[in-house]
Amino acid sequence: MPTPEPTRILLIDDHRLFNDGLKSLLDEQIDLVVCEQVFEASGALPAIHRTSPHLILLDANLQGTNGIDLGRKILHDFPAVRVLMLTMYNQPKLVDEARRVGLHGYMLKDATTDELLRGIRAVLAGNTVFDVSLTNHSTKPDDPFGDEFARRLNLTFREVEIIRLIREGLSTEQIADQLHVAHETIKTHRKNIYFKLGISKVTELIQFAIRNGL
Amino acid sequence: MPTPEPTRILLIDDHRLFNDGLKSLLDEQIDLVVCEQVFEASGALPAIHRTSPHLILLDANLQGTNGIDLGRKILHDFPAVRVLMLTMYNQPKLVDEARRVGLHGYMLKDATTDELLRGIRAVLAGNTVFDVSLTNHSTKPDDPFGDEFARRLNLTFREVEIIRLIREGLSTEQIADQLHVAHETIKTHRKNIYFKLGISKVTELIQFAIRNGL
DNA sequence: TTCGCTATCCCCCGAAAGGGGGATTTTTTG
DNA sequence: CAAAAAATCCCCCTTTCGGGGGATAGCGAA
Repeated sequence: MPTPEPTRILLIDDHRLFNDGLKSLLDEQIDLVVCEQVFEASGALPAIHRTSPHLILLDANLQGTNGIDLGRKILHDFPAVRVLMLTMYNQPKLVDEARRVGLHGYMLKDATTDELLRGIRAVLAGNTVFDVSLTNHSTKPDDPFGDEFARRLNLTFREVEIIRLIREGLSTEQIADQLHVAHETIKTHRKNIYFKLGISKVTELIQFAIRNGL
Repeated sequence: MPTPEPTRILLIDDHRLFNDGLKSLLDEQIDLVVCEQVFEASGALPAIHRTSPHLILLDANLQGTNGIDLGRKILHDFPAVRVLMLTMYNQPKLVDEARRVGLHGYMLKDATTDELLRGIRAVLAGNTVFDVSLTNHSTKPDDPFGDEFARRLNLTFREVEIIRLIREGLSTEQIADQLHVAHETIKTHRKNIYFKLGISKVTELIQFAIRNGL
């Protein structure tokens, strides 16, 4: 009886600690696995050539480039490899893009280890894993504040609502228009939001909102 | 000669993978360390009672509660323990809160392992570590713009440079200052950038920059 | 019922952004 | 070399931000 071939997995993530943690998890939890690691985007393609992995776990936020572009390149050059994208942030836009370029899955890094293992096994088995809980994660009506950070930073519902609109690129005037209130009201909300977040510019607000998946 | 006492460190983080990765790092890199882990906020205080750690590495985003509140409680109950807060997010507000409740440090999780180790050693040595680099985080001039979108959109090197600075939250004036040119020059660049990207507001620029990993 | 929080609205002011014209000087490149 | 591209600078103007004062009504908890 021939020795069964080990499953080869390549981790691409410049967050070294996460990368290491993930490797130990896979080494422990998956039978017959060979786990390679790459800590910068530039090393990805050479590493794939060298190890010809079955599965690639790809971080979405890489320095110098981003997971989507790299993922597309990988799939173009190595159509047989399966690619599961991992990220800290819950961004519907990113999920869509990942789907669009043909990646095989998208999971949040703060999923439980069980969820991660299930997802990894599923993608290895040929399925795609786009966790549905991603989209209705922060838009479900039973959780009006979306996420904990809202409560932690004492943001009110109205304020979160306005943060979302500012993030969409709307001006104070446009927001006032859309919510049918005076623009002075929105100005007040803005001031309060900035105070609570400890910021002073739209640019900072956008960054905050995007990083928190708003 | 008596056996020297090992350094006891407690990790509190419900992001299991990060927690594990951090543990392996510490086990490898710090001499005579005993590393305990807790994966949920509720287990924190019992674990401290049990292990009486010298240092606690505390995640800022815990389910059910948050790092600030838990940190305050820990310091109240165990005044001798040192607490270093770790988080994914660079939020001035959080840093201030951490300082205010008396935590001994605040670092970003995506710091390099070296930075983390330095910070951990410093806090163990009795210093406080509130990384000043938090603000000027990604202002390194060394990485060239090897990005496709730049070429795709016919962005010049200077323009990409300025996009990065705008994304960092700098104003036209500040950018002009930093690059040693007139602010009118930066205004012109802004106009050209907006034209090339087909946008008309900073908010859109930030979104573009973040999505493209700038 | 009083206190605190939320949401609403108002005024003033200076600074910055956005948009429209220009122009000149380097640098690159065919 | 000559043309094209990139980078620099200047004037005009209106709108929007950001920050500083306020105020009022509603509502729920202490």
